[in-house]
Amino acid sequence: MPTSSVWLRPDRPPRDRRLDRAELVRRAVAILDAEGRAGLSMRRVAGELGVTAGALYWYVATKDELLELAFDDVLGEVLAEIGPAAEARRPADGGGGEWRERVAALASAHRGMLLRHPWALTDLVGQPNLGPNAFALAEAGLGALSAAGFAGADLDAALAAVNDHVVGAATAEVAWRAALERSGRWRDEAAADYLRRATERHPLLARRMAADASAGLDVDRECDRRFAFGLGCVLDGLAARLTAE
Amino acid sequence: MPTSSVWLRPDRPPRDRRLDRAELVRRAVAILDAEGRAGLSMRRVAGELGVTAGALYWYVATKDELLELAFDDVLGEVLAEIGPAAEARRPADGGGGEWRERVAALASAHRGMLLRHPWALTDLVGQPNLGPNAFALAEAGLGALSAAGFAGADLDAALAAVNDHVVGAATAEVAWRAALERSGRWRDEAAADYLRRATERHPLLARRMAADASAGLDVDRECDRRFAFGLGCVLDGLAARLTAE
DNA sequence: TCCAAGTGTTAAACGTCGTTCAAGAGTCTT
DNA sequence: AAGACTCTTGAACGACGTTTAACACTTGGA
Repeated sequence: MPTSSVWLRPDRPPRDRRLDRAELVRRAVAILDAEGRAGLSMRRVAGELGVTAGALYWYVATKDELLELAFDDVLGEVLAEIGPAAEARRPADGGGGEWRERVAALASAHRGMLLRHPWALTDLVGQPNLGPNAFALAEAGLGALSAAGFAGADLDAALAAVNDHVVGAATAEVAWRAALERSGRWRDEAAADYLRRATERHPLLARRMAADASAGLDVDRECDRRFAFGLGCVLDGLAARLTAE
Repeated sequence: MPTSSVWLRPDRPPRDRRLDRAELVRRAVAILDAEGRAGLSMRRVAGELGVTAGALYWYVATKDELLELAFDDVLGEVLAEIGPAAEARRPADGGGGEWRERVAALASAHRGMLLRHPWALTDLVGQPNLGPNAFALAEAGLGALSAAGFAGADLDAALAAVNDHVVGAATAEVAWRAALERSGRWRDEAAADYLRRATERHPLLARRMAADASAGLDVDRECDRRFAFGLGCVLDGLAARLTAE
């Protein structure tokens, strides 16, 4: 059974239940948001649902399956944000130059979700994602980019380029925030030494860090700016490839 | 002590040791490469080193610290691959149009390392990375892009754009390979049903998947192609921003 | 109406994990 | 020779994912 998948074993109609998969997943997402991956245990989820850990295995074969369901669940948030808007916007413009905004909106919704649920980034790497929302999200991306004029293998590559930037930028942002928080806790003299030595060896890095510090860095703003900058680069590159054909 | 960091507690000169940090880290990387993050346990590492689990805590305060060291260790591979070449190339061309190749070489080395050590992607998200090799790698990236003509806040953003693409593309590649392997094990009729239903709802996705299947998809080739495509987009975008200033 | 089948849940247990700690063996300094 | 320091051991702790026998409860058919 572990070789199969959650997606092939639908939640059967209930009879005498106190739970169902959706409730399980909701609780798991809440815990993951609040305390990260390390905070999630079967016993904890079960406890919050007023049930023993063993009972969860009636609904889910494995903790990994629960994580898979949780991941697909938050992917659904992106669809919920972008789906209706995309429907509404499509008829307005028959595929002209609006594709940039459409793709940017999708990328931005995707990014927002990843920042709300940073644990999802780990899931992205860890295990394959074959849930229904993953498919739907891919379809939405393909729709936006094929309306732009991409087709064939370039369509895949164009979607990958946009998604890769979203995922990479979210990863970097989460990691950066964690690094800032940690290095903020370094009040040691050893820490000062370590950082001084590091910046001595790396003048460019030192200059950038000094500039950030003296400008009173606003992390949120800077992350937004970098995301927009990179996305702009990708979209420019895509546009160039469109007209070159 | 857990609030401090490995980087602030250097490996002290030995006296009566059977181990040192470097050996610990080497073993950990080997296990991670062979069996992934799930295969790494303190007892396992200790066992392979002919030692009890408790002994490891003389060298390392925590399993997370060991992972941090392992991550910085593989970051070093990128430097080893790119470092000498970058030195050799820098004097040859005083900052002209060669920056694209220099940045591309760095990105490609970075990508190669992440694909050799997929567990490093999880580390990237999980915990802050403040090791010496991370600093050195950032410096190398800043060097390549400041030679290209970027400065100030745009320098940060340009480096982020390139790195984000590398990390995002590697994440997608690892996830895609895992998904292919898993769905390849689906030989069920339920699985066929699930996939049929999914593709019925998503015509664009279905078309792409059919095209891949009929063309006898070469995954390695396709991943390389997508990476180059996306990197080309990013570099084009960067070039456009350079001349626009 | 009662019974068998099937559906949820519990409580206890298994093995593994990260981590701690008293105890000890070995080495260095004085 | 003695005391201090450096490592390693072995046992233990609590938490974890997962399994299993037992037990209630609901259901559908006889």
